[in-house]
Amino acid sequence: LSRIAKIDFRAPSERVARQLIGAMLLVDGVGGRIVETEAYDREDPASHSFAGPTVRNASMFGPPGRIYVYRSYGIHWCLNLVCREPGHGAGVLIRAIEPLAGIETMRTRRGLAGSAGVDTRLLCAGPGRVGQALGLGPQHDGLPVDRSPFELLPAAEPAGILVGPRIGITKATDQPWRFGLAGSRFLSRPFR
DNA sequence: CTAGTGATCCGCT
DNA sequence: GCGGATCACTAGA
Repeated sequence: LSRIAKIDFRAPSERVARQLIGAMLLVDGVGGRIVETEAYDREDPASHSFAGPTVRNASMFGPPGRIYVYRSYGIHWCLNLVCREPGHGAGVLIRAIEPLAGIETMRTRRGLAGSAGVDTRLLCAGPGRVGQALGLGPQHDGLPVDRSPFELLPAAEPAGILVGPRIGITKATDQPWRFGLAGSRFLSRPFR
């Protein structure tokens, strides 16, 4: 039996973002394998923490290993895991998950009930879809990821991790801080 | 395949 | 007022 190291959320977000690829993430037993992440950091113009602590991003400046949930475009709830030491302001955005547990629940939440048998590819392909499928909302902001309703099971480092520029941002677009599981068909978008 | 658009909220300037 | 760490849908090449 190989023992799998626990993820150290005090590490830089770029490293945590890599370690999270392949890890199993469940919320109330619903979720799957993380296949796509993005790292954000304090001195990073694309990060919510760039301008310093506010009411909205308070969780990003809290203890590592906790959840930061934010509203995107007034519509979606997006999931981050806080990194570095308390007060630093770093995090990892979960961009896509391979659905493995509670697939019918995810279908219902995504408005795809009754389409059993239909491809699961789009259930969690994108940060907004992840939030919707996992039933995330402001009630989860600030909660520790190692306690109910969350379960995070680290994986051995996958054979191939894809790297590329982050998606949907206008600043620091040259930073290669997007990571993906090589060969996965559950990515939000392909890597070049 | 790419490009455009509407939905809908709230933090920040 | 502006503009997002987005998505779904449409039109057209």
